[in-house]
Amino acid sequence: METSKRRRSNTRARLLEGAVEVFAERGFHGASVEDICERAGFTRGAFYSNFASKDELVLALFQATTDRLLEQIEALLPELATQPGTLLDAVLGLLDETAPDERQWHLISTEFTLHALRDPEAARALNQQRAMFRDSLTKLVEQIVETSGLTLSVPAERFVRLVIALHEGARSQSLLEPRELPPGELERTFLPMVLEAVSRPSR
Amino acid sequence: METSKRRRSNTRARLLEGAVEVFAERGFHGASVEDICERAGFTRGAFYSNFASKDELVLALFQATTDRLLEQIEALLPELATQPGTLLDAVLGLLDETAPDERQWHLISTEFTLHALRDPEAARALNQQRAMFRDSLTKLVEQIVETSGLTLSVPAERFVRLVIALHEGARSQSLLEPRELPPGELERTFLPMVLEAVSRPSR
DNA sequence: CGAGTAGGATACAGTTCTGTATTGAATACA
DNA sequence: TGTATTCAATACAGAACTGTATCCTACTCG
Repeated sequence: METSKRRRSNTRARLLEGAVEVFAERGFHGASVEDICERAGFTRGAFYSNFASKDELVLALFQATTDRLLEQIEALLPELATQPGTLLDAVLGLLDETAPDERQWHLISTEFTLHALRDPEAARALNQQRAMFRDSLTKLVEQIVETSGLTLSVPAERFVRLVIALHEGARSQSLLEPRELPPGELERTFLPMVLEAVSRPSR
Repeated sequence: METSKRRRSNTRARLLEGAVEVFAERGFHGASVEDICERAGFTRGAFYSNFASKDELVLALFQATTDRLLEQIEALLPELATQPGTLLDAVLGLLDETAPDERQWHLISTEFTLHALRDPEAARALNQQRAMFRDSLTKLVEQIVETSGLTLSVPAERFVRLVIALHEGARSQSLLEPRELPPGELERTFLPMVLEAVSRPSR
């Protein structure tokens, strides 16, 4: 009875992994249930025994991703906050380390964003995740700024939104034209200027 | 014989319009040929008499959009370059005026970007379009900068890439959470700082 | 005004996908 | 050891979609 639960959750996990790959290759709509099962080494029997529909799998996948992301952040935050590096290293480090496979992550998350822009339900879920992520980053920024005896002339949250927007826009460009724009270049070129402009020594 | 050509190109146009709407609503993959025809007020007969497949329509749609974009830019550039406003007003003005329906444009162009990230052929087409757009913006920036007797400490092209990346990233956030982040706020908050940081009076 | 043609509608065949119902095999448990 | 249960495979029915072939209608042009 114990192995059976483990078995079940194992096939769920494999199906989710397979779904990530296939979604990245063909998109949510373009990926058939059969594609996903084949990739995971099962037939549709396994799928429908674990999920009611592809939509439900998408939801489960998003939830699993969110959970994993939260874990990662909680593991990373303490060391990033206390380590010697600069604020930007910490922030960009968190952004990068939570997205190990840049390309696949970008594809999946863009796909889900698009989905959310069409479906209010998905939008709520996504916005919650993004808010959580942003809050973590904001806390990190506030902490480091304070530690280094500075004050920001804009809310830390706005600064974090800027970093995220720039990071996502730049990543899109880098993935489309890796030769023209190496990953991280825009961020490393311009963010220091912004940071310089918004931070003053706190009196 | 003249009306027949006009008729043909008219139904093509209506099919393309319909496709834009349906693609925005359901995505490239999610939109069936029938959906598109229905939206345009035709049946599939009309479709296959004008396009060989949905892929070909996507291509034609992209091409038509590119052409229209080019026209718009050529119409807008002269006045933006000579008008009194600031550099940022001009740049952001061009970005906005070429995308009248923010939401629909964002959906379609994200959809096509995603498509390009998976298909090298589409990537080439998209990169050409983006390069053309970027070049126009770069020229505009260089011209205005020079007119106002300034010099940039980074290549204008890099600055334009920054603006585009930020604009796209910010738009995504604004569309997801219109209440939290009004459109244009990030750009108006941070771009002036960057511009201040990279521009010096030219000796 | 009448034959020819072009554009679009309709009918049809083939494929792919989804979801359910049934079956088979492995494990749990008495 | 035998029975029950659970999970995944297989078989099947139905829906949706695509693409082609044919038909109909409205112009065109002699």
